[in-house]
Amino acid sequence: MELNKIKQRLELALRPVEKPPTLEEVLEEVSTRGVLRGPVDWVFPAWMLYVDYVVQKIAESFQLTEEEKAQLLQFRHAMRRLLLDMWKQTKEKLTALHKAVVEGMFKIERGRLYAPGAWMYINANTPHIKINDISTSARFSDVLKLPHERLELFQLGWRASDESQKKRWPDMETAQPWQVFAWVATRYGDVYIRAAMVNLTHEGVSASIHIIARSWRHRWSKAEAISLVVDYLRRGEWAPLFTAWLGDGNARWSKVLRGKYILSIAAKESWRLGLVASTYEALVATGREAFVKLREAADVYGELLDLLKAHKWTYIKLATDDGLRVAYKLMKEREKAVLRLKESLQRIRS
DNA sequence: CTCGCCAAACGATGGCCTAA
DNA sequence: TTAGGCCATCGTTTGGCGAG
Repeated sequence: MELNKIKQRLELALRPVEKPPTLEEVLEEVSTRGVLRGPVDWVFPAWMLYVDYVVQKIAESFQLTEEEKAQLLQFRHAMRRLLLDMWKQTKEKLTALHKAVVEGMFKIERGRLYAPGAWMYINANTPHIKINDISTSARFSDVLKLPHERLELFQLGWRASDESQKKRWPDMETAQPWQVFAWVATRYGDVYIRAAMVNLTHEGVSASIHIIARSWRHRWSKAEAISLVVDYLRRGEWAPLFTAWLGDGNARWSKVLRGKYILSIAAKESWRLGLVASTYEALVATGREAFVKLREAADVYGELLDLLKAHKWTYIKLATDDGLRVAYKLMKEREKAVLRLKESLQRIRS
């Protein structure tokens, strides 16, 4: 990436925030994009706000013992600590990088920009920095309390999609806060959490964290998991597909809003799933009925996803609920109108 | 306005390294 | 041997655009 653009992104990342994030804004982002993006001083408070909100909601909505509630609060504390440290390190590194770029005190070598005190990747599509030495251990309670055979179906779906096969334990890295909770709810127990990296996207930074579930062992390889998901689906069991879709599913808002029902998941292994929709998508099913099946398969998991405001879950609900779809359309139109208003105001001012 | 395509943008995958 | 950290690449997603 050219230097000017890198400078621009650093400025975007470091720009001052007029007002701290509100819960409404944060939930809006999570339920439409899934990822939190913006200036450094917005993104990290936003993450923390989200974590606080979710932990409180879980404590209210699920039947938990006092011990489990205490455990949740400890989890929140650990996440908060991690995010604070990550915030600090990100700010320091990006500030050092920006200063160096402005003053011309840097060198570019092997796709990296080196500054006194920090360096960043600039060769990759998205420039990013690595976060070092920030990790924590915690416990996450079994909030879903599903019978083991049901839980395992959900685990299988995650394994077939986003869950990595890198270690002996199940793990995942994500920049989407809702995924942290959605995944860890199926891999409860001891978790090791690590601050991974910060991307400089064109809309500000996004922060990803890495979680390892230490109370579980891998049971399936990627390929096994995928073919098992398909086997279950053929036998009419949609639960594994549900979490597989949460991981790799394609959320195409515009299509659902127009009344098109296409259930597709990422195509890395599309041939395993039979029908191929395009180079990148495997068509799993079409029609409103398929989304209804997914929604039903969610069961108590759906309650968690509701409070997480997971964007992919919103998508499933949109697809199955005509009233909701109409409301969503109206909301989007209102947003556009507000946006237009803001733009013209800005024109008048300048 | 709708559809389908395309490429930039994004971020996940997974190998390698090292210290304990 | 394994837990944790570092690194680079490449597959997927999304928004934008042109055609119908």
